[in-house]
Amino acid sequence: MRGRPTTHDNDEVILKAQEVFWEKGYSATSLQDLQTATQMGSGSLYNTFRGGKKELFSKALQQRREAFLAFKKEMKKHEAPVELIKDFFRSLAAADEHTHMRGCIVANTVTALAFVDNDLEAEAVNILKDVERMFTETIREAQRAGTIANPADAAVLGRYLITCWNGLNVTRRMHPNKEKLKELIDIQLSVLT
Amino acid sequence: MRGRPTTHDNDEVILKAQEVFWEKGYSATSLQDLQTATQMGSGSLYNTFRGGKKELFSKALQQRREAFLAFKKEMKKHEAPVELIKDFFRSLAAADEHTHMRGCIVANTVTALAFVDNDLEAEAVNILKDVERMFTETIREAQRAGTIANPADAAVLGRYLITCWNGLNVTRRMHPNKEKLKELIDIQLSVLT
DNA sequence: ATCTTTTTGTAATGATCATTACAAAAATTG
DNA sequence: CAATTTTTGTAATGATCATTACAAAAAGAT
Repeated sequence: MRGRPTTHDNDEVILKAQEVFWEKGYSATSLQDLQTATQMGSGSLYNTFRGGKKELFSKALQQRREAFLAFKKEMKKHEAPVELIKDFFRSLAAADEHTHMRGCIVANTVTALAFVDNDLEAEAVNILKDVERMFTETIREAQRAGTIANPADAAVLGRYLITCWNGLNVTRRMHPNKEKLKELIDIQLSVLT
Repeated sequence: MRGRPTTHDNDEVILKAQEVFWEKGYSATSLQDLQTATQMGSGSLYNTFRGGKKELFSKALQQRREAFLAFKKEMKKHEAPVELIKDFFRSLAAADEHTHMRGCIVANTVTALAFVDNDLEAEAVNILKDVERMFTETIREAQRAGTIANPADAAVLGRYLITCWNGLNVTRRMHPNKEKLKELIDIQLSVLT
């Protein structure tokens, strides 16, 4: 290796930064917050992430994108992917309060940055569109297989599902309550039957 | 009247501030932004709103609450309130791009301020709960009248509707497109039939 | 006409903002 | 071991942040 060895793992730093961004959002997170969370001084921070705060946020967002890609890959192995999606929604109800309150960092970003930072907002929109596409394709396949009775256009049902997700991420903050969320999700998923 | 006359109308100032807050959110909006939007100097601004930025934001939020109360009052006169609610959702699809992109200032606030300002987040949650309550009561009445076939608990269907609203306010930013949104909303409303 | 009251405009306030400068530290290479 | 390279820690940087201080302005009240 060449030069002084690094004391921080890049991915861990991104995850620590992601935590703060997830809770406080891009605008309300200061570089001080990030230094505290990552235990990194501004010297290292800017040496590692030349783009500063914005690059770090982008990396935190892309980390979520990769987490989603991993989930998608895992799903493709499964024989009944629609069931995995339904389980994903249903398991959301069981999350703890803090998880409910922070919602989805991608949806948070779409909501907060449209008139603040176009690039980051567009990145977030693209991730949600990826998820929507996965919903759509999975539904289309399930319709062929007869697992889903609803004959509506798969693209519309996919859009419906991503909208369920987006809605849940607000409503779960109004009602961080397992029973209420369970009933709600069951009604949402009843559209697919 | 006593003292120097005021040159700014309070409600107009709140509406101007609301515009900025709606687009940029609480954290990303500076007092400079507010002064520019309201054409008010910091002297007047702090003389009128002792609580500063936070009080102004709260007033902007409460303005939306009053707009909702006015809608609710108007709705009670109507003979088929459920149809008004459905029309409200359907008409959302026809909005212009800017309206889509800014979403709902109340939902925006719930999303952005949970870990930044508890008071303001709680205010926003209360407004959304008011709307949910109106949905629930209207549905309960429609179920009695037989206008709504779905026999599910009205409280769950009301929660479902506010979640549709919350979801639409993210999805409309992904797809600010009349046709796509129309199809989506029709699917969402199909649950009520 | 003077006094009182309130609003307004401007200029400061100190804090915090994101970012940069730079030298010391710590490793590899020659 | 000296030279090179990269990371780190600290101290600045200048900008912008929300808020306050205060005097001039503009009205009614006495």
